[in-house]
Parts: sequence; structure tokens; C-alpha cells
Amino acid sequence: MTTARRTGLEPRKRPRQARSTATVEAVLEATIQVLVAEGAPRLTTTRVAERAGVSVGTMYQYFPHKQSLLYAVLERHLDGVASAVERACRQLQASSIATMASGVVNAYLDAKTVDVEASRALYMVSGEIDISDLLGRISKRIAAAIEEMLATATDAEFDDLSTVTFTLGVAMSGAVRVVFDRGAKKPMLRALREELPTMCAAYLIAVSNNVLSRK
Amino acid sequence: MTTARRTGLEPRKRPRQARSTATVEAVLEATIQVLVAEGAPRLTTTRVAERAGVSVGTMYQYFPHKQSLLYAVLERHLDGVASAVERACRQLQASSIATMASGVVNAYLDAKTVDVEASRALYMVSGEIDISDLLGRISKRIAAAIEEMLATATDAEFDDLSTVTFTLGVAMSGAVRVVFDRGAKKPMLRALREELPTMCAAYLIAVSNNVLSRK
DNA sequence: ACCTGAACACCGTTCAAGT
DNA sequence: ACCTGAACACCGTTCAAGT
Repeated sequence: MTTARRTGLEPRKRPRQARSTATVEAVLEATIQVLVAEGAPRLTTTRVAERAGVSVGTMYQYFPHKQSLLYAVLERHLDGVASAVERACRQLQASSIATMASGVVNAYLDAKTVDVEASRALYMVSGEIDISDLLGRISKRIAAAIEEMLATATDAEFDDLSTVTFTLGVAMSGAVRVVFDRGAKKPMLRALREELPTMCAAYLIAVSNNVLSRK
Repeated sequence: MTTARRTGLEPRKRPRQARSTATVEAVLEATIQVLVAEGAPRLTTTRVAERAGVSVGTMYQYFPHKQSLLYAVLERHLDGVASAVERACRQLQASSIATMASGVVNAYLDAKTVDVEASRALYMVSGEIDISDLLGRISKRIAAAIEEMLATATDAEFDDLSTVTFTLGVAMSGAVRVVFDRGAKKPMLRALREELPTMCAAYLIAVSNNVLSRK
């Protein structure tokens, strides 16, 4: 069990009763709704509380400051993305690196495009808070999943698996991020879904000790 | 000539005299200084004005709101990056795609790592304002430069040059962005400088009609 | 003409008063 | 025990008064 570092961003108290859980859920939902509907500058604690149907004071019992609100919403989102990638990686074990590349990229893109508006809003707001530890945790989970998967590739072996995984991870998540920053319009997303697997597969082939077609 | 869309983010008046230019320069410099020294949450208009040695009122003559301040600072930074890439692309004309890939990546990374702290601060703050048009302009410049360069590659031809350029651009800028978001520590930057050219070159080879070594 | 900074509206956060 | 929302400190922005 990892010792959870206190960042001061967690909810002040964990919800223990059904009513509290409902309140936290309502507040998180309200945060995304306000964010998508009114934009980051109009995301105020008062507006979120109002939308969630609770008083500011009550909200501050669960979220000690605005940052913790954004942190919680982002955490939920990124947890979902990481889980999706983990699931995909498990199913892609023992396949070719080309299959793996397109499988992982598509799983990641699927998770990010379930709700394009929400993803966009969360990307925009992610700079307002210190999420380096959260990003660290999520990218570790994704890296671990990809690494385990790659180790079972049927047509390749890698000398420096962790570097390969690192590069794959930052290129994939980065490319997606930049496309969202530029508006995440349909054609861009389509191009990404088409080309990113090609790029990842090409990289994997380039850095692998190709097992099957060794000269 | 492109018709400049009015975004409301430009300085209220263009500085016409030496004194005004100095003021604008001082304010922009102060913005980065406050941002790096105190962090995004403590970047207040009062603090920037104080640091720049002008009154808030005067500052508001040149920058109609806080957003326009951030916009101007980001614009200057991204202009520098785009210029660096354009310069590199010109020098890389008529070389191999592997040379091009590592040349462009290194030029981009060099521009972003001249001042790592400033780059990091600007990435963090880029979500607070609407910079889709600015990002659009910058990525168009970079795409145009890369496209012209790739067209002169000695060892490859491309069917869909604009898609190839798009993918290269988002993967490169995205990977760098994500690494900065995760702290931009030396080892990460080194890994990026090592692997990103490999990845870009591998992609270029994969999507090219390889001219020299056609089977 | 240009600059200044007190003043205003609004936001994040708290805590005395209520149930 | 728990909730409320007026109150406080602070920030972005303006504009009457000063030079």
C-alpha cells in the first residue's frame, strides 16, 4: 500500500453517509456542468454550490478550497482514462506491436472523446492547480500497463522497455492534448486516430530487436 | 496578407514612442518574473504593475485586461519558438528524413529549454486564456515550415504531406508539453531529445514512398 | 494629454448564529 | 452535530481628480 502523501487537495472529510456521498457527487457533477456551460473564468464556488443545491459553507466542508474541487474532478476523469488503458492493455497481451499500438491509442482516444466538451474543459482547467503528483500517479499506471503489455509482444523485444514506454506515453497523451487545445474538431480527431497508431507502431518497430524478421 | 481577426486580446494601443515601448517591455518582463517567482495564483495585475514600476491605470492603457497580458507574453514566446523552427527547417532542406526529424525536434526543444522555468510557467498559464487563434497561427507557421522542408527530402516522398506534417507537429509539441507538465526534469528532457527524433523519423519512413530503397 | 490610485463589483473563504 | 449565508480580505477593472 502506498503511503498517500498529504497534498492538502483531498476532500476535508471523506463522505461516510449516503447523504454526504450524494452531496459530493452533486458538487463534482455541478463543477463539470458549470465549467462546460459557462467556461473556466465563470467557474465560481458560489455558482457550483448553487447548481449543486448546497450552501457554500457545506461545500467547503467537503472541498477545503476551489483547487480541491478541480483536483477531485480531474482525478475522477483521469482515473477513468487510466482504467480504460489498463483494460485495453490486458486484452492486447500477446499480440503484434502494430495491434498493440492501435489498440492502446484507440482506447485512450475513446476515453478522452466520450465527452469531448468535458475533456476540453478539464484540459483548460488543469493548469490552474498543482497536479504534478496526480499526473505522476496516472502516468505511472498507464506506463505500467503498457510495459506489461509490450513485454508480451509476439513479434518484438525491447532493450530499454521503460524508455520506450515513456516515449510512447508522452507522445500519445501529448498529441491528444494538443489536438484538444486546438479545438478537438472532428477532422483533427479522425487524423489522430488514423496516424497516431502508425507513428507508435513505427517507433516500436524501429526500437525493437525484431524477433520474427531478423535479417 | 491575412486579415487580423479582432480578438480583444491585443494591446489597447500600440506603443508609438520610446517611453511607451519601454513600458510595454517592462510590463511583459514583469509578468514573466512574477509568474516564475510567485506562481500563477499570485500573478495579480497590481503585483505586475508594481514590479514593472507603473501604476495599474497606466498598465490598463496598454493591456485592457489581465488576459491580454498573458496573451502578449505567450505570443512573444511562441513567436520565438516558431521562428526557431522556421530557421531550422530552412537549414535542413535537401537532407535525409532522419536528419530532418532530429534537426526539427532539437530546434524545438532548444527553443523551449532556453528558459525551462519560463516555459513551464507559460504552459501552466496557457489554459487561463483563449489562445485558440494564437495556437492556430503558430501551428500553421510551424506546419508550413515543416511541409516545405519535407518536400525537399532526399530519401523520401509523401502522398499526403499535410497529414504527415500535422501528425509530426502534434506529436512533437504534445510530447514536449506533457514532459513540461510533469516537471521537465533533466532525465525526462534527455530521454525526449533522444527518443523523439527516432519516433519522428520512424513515422516518416513508415508513411513515405521510400525513394532510394524501393524493393 | 497622460498618469494615478482610491473606489467598485465580484470572488474565495470563514465562522457566528441558527436548526 | 450540522448547515447557512453575511462578512472579510483580496483581486480585476474603472474613472474622477490630479499633473
